[in-house]
Amino acid sequence: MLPGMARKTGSHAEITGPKVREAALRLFAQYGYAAVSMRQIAREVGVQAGALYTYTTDKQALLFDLMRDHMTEVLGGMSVMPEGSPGERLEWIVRYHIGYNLSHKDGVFINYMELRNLEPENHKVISGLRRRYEDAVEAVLVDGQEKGVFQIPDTRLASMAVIAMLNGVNTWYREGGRLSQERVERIYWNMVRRAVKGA
Amino acid sequence: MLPGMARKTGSHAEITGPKVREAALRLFAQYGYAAVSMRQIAREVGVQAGALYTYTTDKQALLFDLMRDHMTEVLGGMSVMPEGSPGERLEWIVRYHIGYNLSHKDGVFINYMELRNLEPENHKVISGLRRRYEDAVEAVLVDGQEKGVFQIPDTRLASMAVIAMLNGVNTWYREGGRLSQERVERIYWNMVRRAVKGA
DNA sequence: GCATCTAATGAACGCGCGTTCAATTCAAGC
DNA sequence: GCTTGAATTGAACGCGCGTTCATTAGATGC
Repeated sequence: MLPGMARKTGSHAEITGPKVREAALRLFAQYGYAAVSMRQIAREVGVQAGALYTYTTDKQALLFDLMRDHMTEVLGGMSVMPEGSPGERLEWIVRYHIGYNLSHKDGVFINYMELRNLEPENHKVISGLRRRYEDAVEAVLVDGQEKGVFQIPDTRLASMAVIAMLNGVNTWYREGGRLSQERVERIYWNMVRRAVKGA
Repeated sequence: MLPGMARKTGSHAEITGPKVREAALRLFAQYGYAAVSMRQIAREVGVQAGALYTYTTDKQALLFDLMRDHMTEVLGGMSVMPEGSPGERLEWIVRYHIGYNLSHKDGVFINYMELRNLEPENHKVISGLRRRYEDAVEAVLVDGQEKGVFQIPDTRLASMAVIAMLNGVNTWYREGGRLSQERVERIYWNMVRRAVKGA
């Protein structure tokens, strides 16, 4: 049976399939793909290692599926960005990016860290999706630059800088900590806004 | 013999010791600590796996030494920051950070990615060193805030944002590419400068 | 040129890896 | 209650892992 395939009847696959993905996501994020064994994932799910191969062809496919689905979801969310001025759209991106990252920490972390563990073909696919995200951010900067509301010497560099800055939030933000998510979003947006605008 | 210990005579250790570190640094950066075997490192150096244990007590110590020495060097460089206004010091940090990162890509990468592969005691040490770096950056922001030249709602968040943004340069910068290092430093400094100053 | 001593070898240890597969379990459909 | 077929088991495969250690090689100091 193919992974993720749903059946009409109440089979084990309906329950175990997602469980495998969830366990792999959590363990890969915590210990790293290379350091996690199929037996560890199986133990987490509550089955023997062999049973995992009902839901994935191999360990590499498990990683790739998690990364691809993550990027697809990220891009899907990005595509519903409301119309508006470049400034409004950039603010939306800042808040969307932070919100998504904080609510999908494991997925974000894996997509960050495990690129190098993808086989060449898979690596190309994920890099391509990531590139599309970067392009979407840059498109807003380019628009703002052309309309004269942003002053950016290099839109590509600025896109990468903004994305890197926003990704950083996952390294230090703790829920229930000193700063609420709303406040974090507001502060980051202020920094980004000033960084792309002329003084 | 202890690793890194120098001898008066021209022993093999003088040559092989650093070679082991260099090979480990390169391989850990490229494939990740967990994915690299002691035999791989040995092959790179041109010895048998057993010989590595003349220079390191075990694989974990090899990683830890690389990470600790990296952070020590980073902090050492930071400590020679010239006096000056908060703005001047922040600019110096931006340029130092970018320059160091681009000339020590492997070390930076490992310190970024391999924290989770450190045993608890080692993890504490490296986290502590990293924390000192973050504190040094924040100290400049605090100074500028107190002097009224920066407008920063939260100096801790701003420190992390700046560091994350600067770290990002390693993910896309390629020597001989579209932008020179000097130009990259200037653009980043402009973005940071505007991000911390009032509009 | 012999004694000393360290670097390096290479075999060995037990272990866990990813993956396969025949056998078994077990719910569903009739 | 029997048949069907998918889900799961559990043993097995060959392999490479980190590390140890008796042994050898080879330069150093006298």
